[in-house]
Amino acid sequence: MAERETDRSVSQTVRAQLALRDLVLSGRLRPGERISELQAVEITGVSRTPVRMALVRLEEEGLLEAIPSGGFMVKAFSERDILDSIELRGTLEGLAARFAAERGVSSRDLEPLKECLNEIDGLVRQDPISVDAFSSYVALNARFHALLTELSRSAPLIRQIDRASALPFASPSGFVMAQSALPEARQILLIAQDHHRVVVDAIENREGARAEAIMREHARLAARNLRLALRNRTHLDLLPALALITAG
Amino acid sequence: MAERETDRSVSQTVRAQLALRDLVLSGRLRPGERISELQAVEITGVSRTPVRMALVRLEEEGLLEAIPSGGFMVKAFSERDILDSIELRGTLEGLAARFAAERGVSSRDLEPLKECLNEIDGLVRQDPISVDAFSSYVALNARFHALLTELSRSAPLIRQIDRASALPFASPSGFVMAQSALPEARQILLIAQDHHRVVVDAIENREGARAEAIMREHARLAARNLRLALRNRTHLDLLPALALITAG
DNA sequence: TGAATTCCCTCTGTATACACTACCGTCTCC
DNA sequence: GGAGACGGTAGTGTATACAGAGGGAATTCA
Repeated sequence: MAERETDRSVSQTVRAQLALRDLVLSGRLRPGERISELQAVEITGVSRTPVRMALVRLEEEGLLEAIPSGGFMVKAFSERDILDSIELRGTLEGLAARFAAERGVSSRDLEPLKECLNEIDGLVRQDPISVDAFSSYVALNARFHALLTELSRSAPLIRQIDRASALPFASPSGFVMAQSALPEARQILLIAQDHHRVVVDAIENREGARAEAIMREHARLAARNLRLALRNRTHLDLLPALALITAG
Repeated sequence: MAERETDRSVSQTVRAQLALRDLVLSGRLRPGERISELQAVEITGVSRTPVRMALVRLEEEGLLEAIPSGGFMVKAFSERDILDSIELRGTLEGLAARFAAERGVSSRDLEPLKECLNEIDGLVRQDPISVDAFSSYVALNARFHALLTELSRSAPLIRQIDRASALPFASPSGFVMAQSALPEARQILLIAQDHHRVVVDAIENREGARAEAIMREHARLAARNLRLALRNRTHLDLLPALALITAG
């Protein structure tokens, strides 16, 4: 906790939310463990009111679970839950791609996507991909997915995708860093990038079904990464959120 | 407001949430209109703390929108938003049906669904369907959809479907009552019920793609109802939530 | 010795007071 | 007459006090 005097422009509620989210994702709190308001007050340094606010938001975000008798506990996820969350995200992104394809997208709107693609191409060109390049990829990948989602021009859908991606292990970039430790790393990235190209092509040609299908399959790469990472049992420290996984 | 002394077993927060939700859905507040905390305090009779809590929850629910400078306003929806929300719900229910089909469901789990189907059959048998029968249908239909969703046995998916159905016009029963005023009423109900039968059949035979497709199409009946109701411009009072629609 | 009951303590739910910010209206000056 | 600045007024963000409920531990009785 280096920043004691954290920027006053951000509300106490947001500060508490960030601090508590980190706390949960870092795994310092066990799944199922109650997170009391007073405890949270001590940790965050803000008073109970914004802490309560933050807890409610984290519950909606899916990281916490309400205890029937009151208060909140850290939510536990099974491996199945995570795989389902990925499939869910893929389904929603597939819908977004289909909307974009069916409704038509101007070439002006497609430009930023294509720029994104080119930048990613530059990254995956190196053969052993550096860790830095992986970090850049994560950012660019997140950007690509955000842009694609917006192409649907559907506020309700964008909202739902954002919520589905809020869980770190369900987000499009959730398991990319885990790949960096895998021998198959580059291969997977190349496939992912091909998916990106295909979906843009499909949208351009107004092939809704194709755009939808490819985005669904694209999400399944994340599931594949997760399974590989879990099997190899290596570099799991790159995936702090996995502390939330329980047997199941 | 007949119930001044509303049941003490329910928290003030929930009471405020219900009261404010009613207020918004009734259309007494215009879309875009700010809903101040003090105003909400007067209306609900509880203090600011639970009111704030309720406002946050209603925002997550999708009925309110945060104002950047603070506070909340009533959210506005375009007709397109509503149609998209319906398609979205259908997509998610389709995924649930596919999960159920692919993963297999015991005949014991299917039984309550089939009971539901039989009860609905009893209702749609009458030729001019009474308004009471429509009400019963709404309840049974909601039950069927809830049971079907649970067949997916996927907590993340169930959660997401619940959220997607929270918007009244996106819920499976959102536009059923609107039908009751339409001449095509019975026909539409018969088709809907056929969808119900088909999806159960598909799940039983583990036909994932078929189960998914039929649920998507099933949701589109709601879109059709909406369009019919809007075109006929009749009995819109059966759809109070439409007060939230703005031109668009 | 085991089970049940009671008491206490901790925690949440709620109310309210205080401070600060943003917005709106008015007044003044150019 | 218009534009900018100043002041007032809501209205939210935050802190904190109080009350009530739930859970756990210890004690007592069978």
